[in-house]
Amino acid sequence: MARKTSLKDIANKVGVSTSLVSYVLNNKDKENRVGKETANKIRKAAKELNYFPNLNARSLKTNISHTIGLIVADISNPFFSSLARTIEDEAYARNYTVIFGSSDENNDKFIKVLDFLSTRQVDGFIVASPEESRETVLGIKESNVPLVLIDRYFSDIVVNTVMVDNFKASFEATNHLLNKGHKRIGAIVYESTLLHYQDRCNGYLEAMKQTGIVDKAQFLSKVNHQSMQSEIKEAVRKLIFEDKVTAIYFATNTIATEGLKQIKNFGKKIQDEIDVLAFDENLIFQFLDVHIPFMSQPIKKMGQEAVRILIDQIENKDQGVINVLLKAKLETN
Amino acid sequence: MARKTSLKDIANKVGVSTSLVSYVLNNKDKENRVGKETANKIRKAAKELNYFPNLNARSLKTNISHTIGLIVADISNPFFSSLARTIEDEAYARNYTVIFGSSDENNDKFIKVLDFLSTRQVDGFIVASPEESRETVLGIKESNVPLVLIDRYFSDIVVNTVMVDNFKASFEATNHLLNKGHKRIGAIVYESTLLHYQDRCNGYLEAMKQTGIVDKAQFLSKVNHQSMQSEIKEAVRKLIFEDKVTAIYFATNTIATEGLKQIKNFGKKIQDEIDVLAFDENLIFQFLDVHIPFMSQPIKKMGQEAVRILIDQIENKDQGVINVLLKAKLETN
DNA sequence: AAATGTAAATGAAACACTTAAATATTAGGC
DNA sequence: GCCTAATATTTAAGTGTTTCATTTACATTT
Repeated sequence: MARKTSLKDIANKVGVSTSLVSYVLNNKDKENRVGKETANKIRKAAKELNYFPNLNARSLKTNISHTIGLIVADISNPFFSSLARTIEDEAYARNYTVIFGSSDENNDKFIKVLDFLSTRQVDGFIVASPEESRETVLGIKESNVPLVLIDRYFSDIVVNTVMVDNFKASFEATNHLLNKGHKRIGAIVYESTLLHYQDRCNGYLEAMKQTGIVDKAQFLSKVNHQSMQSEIKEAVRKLIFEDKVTAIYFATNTIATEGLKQIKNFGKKIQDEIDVLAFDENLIFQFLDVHIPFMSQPIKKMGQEAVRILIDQIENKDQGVINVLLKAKLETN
Repeated sequence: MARKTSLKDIANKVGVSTSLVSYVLNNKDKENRVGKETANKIRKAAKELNYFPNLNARSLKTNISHTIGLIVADISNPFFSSLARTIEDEAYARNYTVIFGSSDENNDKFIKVLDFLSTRQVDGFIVASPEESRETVLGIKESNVPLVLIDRYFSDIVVNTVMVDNFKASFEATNHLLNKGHKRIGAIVYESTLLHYQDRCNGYLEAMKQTGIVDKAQFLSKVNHQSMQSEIKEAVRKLIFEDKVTAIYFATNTIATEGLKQIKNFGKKIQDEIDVLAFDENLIFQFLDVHIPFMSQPIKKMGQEAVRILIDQIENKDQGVINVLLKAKLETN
């Protein structure tokens, strides 16, 4: 692999010192009153030799790597890969690269990825923190590396966050079903210590409570992520045949997919017999004969805000903690 | 942001030179006969000071960044995000990080991303090259940076590739339909200069030709990526109502999604009235009352092979060009 | 006691770049 | 011609690591 051209090569070719070359190629030739002639010669030589700066060397000196670390649960999950895409676009536009890692919703793996990326001298992290990661996140915070939590948060850790108002979204979702006249509304959520999932749960409960129709916990099924398929099947069965609900609220994308499948399996007509509402869009909806209403997350906005906050923080340290709370929007078609 | 501990800090604390610290922490203490005592003290101090090596500095010296650049069409596309995930896992296991970028199927953007990542001193590239990128790929090749093309290739560029045998897959897919007794089989493929898409097209044509039943081009519809939706609608209409096909082969994931939707829209029963076969799996299949057979791509294997070849090449330059051709597998359930 | 051998540790240069401070080169005014 | 001021360029130090060449300290052999 032929050695890349360095500042020195250009300096040699033009017959000046590397400093001049550095000034010119960083467009600081005016402030440092580099001769116009020389500047032109340098630019020309740089082009001829096909020069690309070595960011490692620069970063070593300046302590800025222009790289941000993105850690999500699983980059192959559509929600996170969409998020990754908007983060990529936004970061590139600001001249930052993105290195990513997946935590698999597991704190040990999370720590491993974190160390891995730290070693790469990332300037900051955008993180969807996994279960059981409270201490780890606290650790990042204390290390003073710029950090933005995205999608997930901890109520007792004061740190930048970009979130959707999950409580409100669920509250509105449930109310939408109530307004349609449903009284027995079931919900299926994840059993989880992650607050954003709990918020979705509570939004539903609060809406139900306000109606006063029903004992608040009765129609709520919590399912385990690991054994999702079987548990959702059971949950749907119970809601339909024992609780006799007329509508079900699915608190996540994956739950919705599986839940809808099960409603069909049990021979019930979606919407006609069992009305539904889902959190998050899903390709699958296109395939049903009915329109599935859902709470749409502003993924693009989330990514953009996260990058904006992070880079602002990286570049001028004095911002203070920012918490962005975005609204999910009910899409009924 | 507190300065990270460096070799020097450890050296100072223990009272030795940085060289020793470097030897010990790189586990080269035996070859360089560092005293056992000292080695222990160094390791202890490193732990206490929470030392992480600065890979930028190392990379500056060694010219190895332990970073690979991944460029795909769009990281938010499920096929590519799955690929990214297996590449991430494999790279991490080998102690490499992954930086990614999306080309949006556009050569100019591709070049931009490439330059961006070059500047970051990546050790090599894994690339799903976009349309019109022949010259660009040739350029990478000539720069002698290790490179593996994945999913796409150029017949006249000799370079490492990891591919699925698209021709064979399509050939088998079509034959499967023929063996079921279908004589009038339509196909919908992308209009594209990308060879892997053309291979899928040709596999279908070859199978049809061998039957001798039919003029080879008659039931083939090429659709444009940009205006996919409307063109697929028209293609499905024509195949069903004019060509009176009894089966359709969808050459990609996205085409299948849209195609199946249209078959339903036209009031035809999938499988009973119009038999189908798709390239690539699709979440949507779970939602139809029938099982959709499809050609399954070995995504995990692809990612693993690509990383293996790339890193082997990075680490000992003398491998020669490797072309891996993997088989897609017919899944009929 | 001097010479030799070996184990253990150090020093210094190099990697590519940035940047403040120092120095060199000009032009213009007297 | 000399001085000053403006303009142009270089020097040098520093960033964290690696690695080769060298030095030191000490034990063993003659």
